[in-house]
Amino acid sequence: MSVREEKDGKLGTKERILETTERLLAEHGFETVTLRDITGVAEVNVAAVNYHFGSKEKLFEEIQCRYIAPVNRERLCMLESVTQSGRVASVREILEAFMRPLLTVVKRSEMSERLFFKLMGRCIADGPSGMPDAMLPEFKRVAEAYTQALMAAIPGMCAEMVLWRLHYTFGVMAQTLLHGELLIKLTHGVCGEPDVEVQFQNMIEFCEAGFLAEKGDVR
Amino acid sequence: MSVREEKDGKLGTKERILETTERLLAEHGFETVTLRDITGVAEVNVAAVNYHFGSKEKLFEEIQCRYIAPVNRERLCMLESVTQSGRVASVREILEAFMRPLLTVVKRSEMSERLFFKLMGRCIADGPSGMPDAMLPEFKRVAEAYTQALMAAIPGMCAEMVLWRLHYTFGVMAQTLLHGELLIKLTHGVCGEPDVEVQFQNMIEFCEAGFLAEKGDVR
DNA sequence: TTGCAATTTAAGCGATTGATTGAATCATTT
DNA sequence: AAATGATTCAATCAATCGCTTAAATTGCAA
Repeated sequence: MSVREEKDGKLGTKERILETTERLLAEHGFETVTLRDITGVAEVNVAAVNYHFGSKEKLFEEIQCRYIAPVNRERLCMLESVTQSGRVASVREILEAFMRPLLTVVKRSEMSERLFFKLMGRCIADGPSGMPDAMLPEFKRVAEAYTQALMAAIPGMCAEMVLWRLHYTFGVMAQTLLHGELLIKLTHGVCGEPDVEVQFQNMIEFCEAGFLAEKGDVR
Repeated sequence: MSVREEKDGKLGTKERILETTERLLAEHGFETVTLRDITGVAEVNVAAVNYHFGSKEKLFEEIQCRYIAPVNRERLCMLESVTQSGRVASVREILEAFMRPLLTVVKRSEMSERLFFKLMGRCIADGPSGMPDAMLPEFKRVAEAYTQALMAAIPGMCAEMVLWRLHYTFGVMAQTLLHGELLIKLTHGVCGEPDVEVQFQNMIEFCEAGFLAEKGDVR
């Protein structure tokens, strides 16, 4: 075998770099992690990164694509399944289709929920500007598909308002993915232990109500 | 005068550093801006930063305190005025008291709304961990006061849920302050030009509805 | 003007950054 | 075993980081 993969229980250099980088990026963010942080923890030579990935930037982009792409694909898939044959989906169904892929993909991966959520939170919070160019088209497709579905779900609401409220939904997600851990510690024991599924339902309930809010007077 | 201030139209070194740093931090974030980025734009010697502020870190903290502190003070003040003599404020009043200080403070300052919002957005998104230690107590006071007020405003809702929804509200704010500019360009002309006051009302409406949402079944 | 403190300056410090090199090592095939 | 390509290694590169130093300059008071 030309590609070295788990001989004994030990992973190859490339895989070890990927795993370590995912973890460090999730915990410390894209700006502060250095090549030597990675190679130090992964117990790998510095040159290995450039050998296997071309550059630090390419390594980071590979990690982003590795997880965002499947999430977005799943989002489009789930949205289609609730809007099949022209059916008008409910706001809740649409939000569910938007958020659940995060749970689906993380369970398929080997990363812990905690790290995966933080990593995704950072990607969302960084916005389109921090995204690899290769991902922008699909991201745009997702945004447009969901905007269209939400406009159909909420008759009388103009496109601009839908976009803003979808924007707010991104904010709710980013904040929860990034800092949810902190709040879990803070509220620990107040009303019982927090469950990931419950957390997602909470987010969906909040955003659903927000989407359905009547627009008040604009003085 | 021992402190040099606007001789001719030109500001002193210290003020020039502050203004430049505010701008660069708002535009590029706390992690990527270097001392030489600042001193280069401000046309100031590198040593001037350490002379006037002690260190890069202290300079950054001074800027954070300069704007967050007055916002939090205003938040506590406005919350008191709507809960005077034990009155139970409405969710909308509370959210108004929480968000409007951003507008009040920016108008009092000399920074442009655009830069101020981005800077505040970064502070919120970074969370308590990115905050100067000196600010944590007041931040905690604000969070507790608003949690208490919101619990009184929504009878039957437990503390944990209020905290989570306040958390979501932070996310809505951070996302809008940070990336609102981007969305304004994107939606430009769809439903007319966006107004800052209207944007705030939109956020408040979304979050108000989210707070008042009934908690559904937890399977 | 002289004197002193406040400020600004150029130069450079050690440390760290991402990236590269050529040689050594490993795995696989012949 | 010998040859070959893939991989890893120590060493080093130029660039940049935050910060410091000592000298030059400035501002204000005596």
